[in-house]
Amino acid sequence: MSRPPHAREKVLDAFERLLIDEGARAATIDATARAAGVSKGGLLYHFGSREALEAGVVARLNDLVTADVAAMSAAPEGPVAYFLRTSAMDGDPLDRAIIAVSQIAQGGNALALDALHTMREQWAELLEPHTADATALALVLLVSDGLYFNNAIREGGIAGPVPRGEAMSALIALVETATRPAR
Amino acid sequence: MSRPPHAREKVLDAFERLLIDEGARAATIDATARAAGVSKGGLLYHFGSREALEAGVVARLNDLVTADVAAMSAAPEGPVAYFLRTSAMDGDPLDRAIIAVSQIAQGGNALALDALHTMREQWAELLEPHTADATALALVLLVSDGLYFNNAIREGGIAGPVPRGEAMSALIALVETATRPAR
DNA sequence: GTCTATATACAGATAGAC
DNA sequence: GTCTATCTGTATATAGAC
Repeated sequence: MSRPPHAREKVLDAFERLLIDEGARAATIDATARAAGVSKGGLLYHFGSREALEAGVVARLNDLVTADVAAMSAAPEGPVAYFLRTSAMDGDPLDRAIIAVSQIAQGGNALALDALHTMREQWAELLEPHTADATALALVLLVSDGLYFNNAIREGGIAGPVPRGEAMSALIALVETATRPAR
Repeated sequence: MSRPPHAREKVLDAFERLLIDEGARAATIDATARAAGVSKGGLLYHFGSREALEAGVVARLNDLVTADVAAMSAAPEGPVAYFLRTSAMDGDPLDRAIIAVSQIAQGGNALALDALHTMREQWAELLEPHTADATALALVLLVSDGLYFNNAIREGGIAGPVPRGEAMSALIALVETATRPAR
């Protein structure tokens, strides 16, 4: 991965942005090439098919998840707080990748489905010792999913009640109180 | 609305199913007509364009939301428990409509975005007196969103940790304990 | 009210020049 | 490594028969 080709990343960025901001139907190879500032032929040199393009976004997600899991393990505030806070980070590369891959998964791509599944398993495994029981763990994961879902449909001016700043800290405190292990 | 035409409903059912099970890209007019067992021309008699078809699904959601809000107000178990329990009802007409309209909204349809926004506002208004504060209300809404999100990407065998039966009752109890008003 | 046939545009993908 | 040109299939939409 030394000296990664510039165009490849530009194309993945553009594809991701189209998936997030304009939906799966708008994220065509044609539109992606235009948005990335390359020709269709140029794009297809790097990604020989739509499937390869989707696989590229999924691979990028997998890398980001690996880094995220490591960061979550090491977070001073604890995994639960870190997990919830970073679920609402609008514009964060990981969050963007998750939304993009969710769109791809809804189209039936097995790689994308599997990546999301594995990501969730890694999170659950890491959070499990920090929650009181299975119900508490489910609560934490569902709140995180809710934050993603709201991010995903926020486009066009719809402001879901995604908590920011103080409101986010209060939500984290509430969830931690409700889910913390007895000890 | 006396004696509603059969084909119209069949077409909306098929369009919804395609959006949910195969994603926005697969839900074309052609595929919808085939799935509904009518010809493309027949479909386009009832819905003159893709936009009209989308508007039909959105209108159906609006009707279901009106009925749901009424049922939630009257639920013996209380609005919060009713709200969470019905968020995970796989195959429920309302849940299906929400997922379908979310897909449409992601494509940028303003009507769909507005319908989801209004739905959320009605829920928030109804739940507000039954939650301790804004943070507690946000928690309830986010858990519900999480349940929907998991339903939406469950396809293809991915089983998110969507609680059912006993697990669902335990989750409701946990959320209610954490969010119930002081009095 | 539902059909077939067709017009027009755009999708994904390939070939080959530069 | 990136481009233009082009092939083939499919999308949306219209026209007009039944």
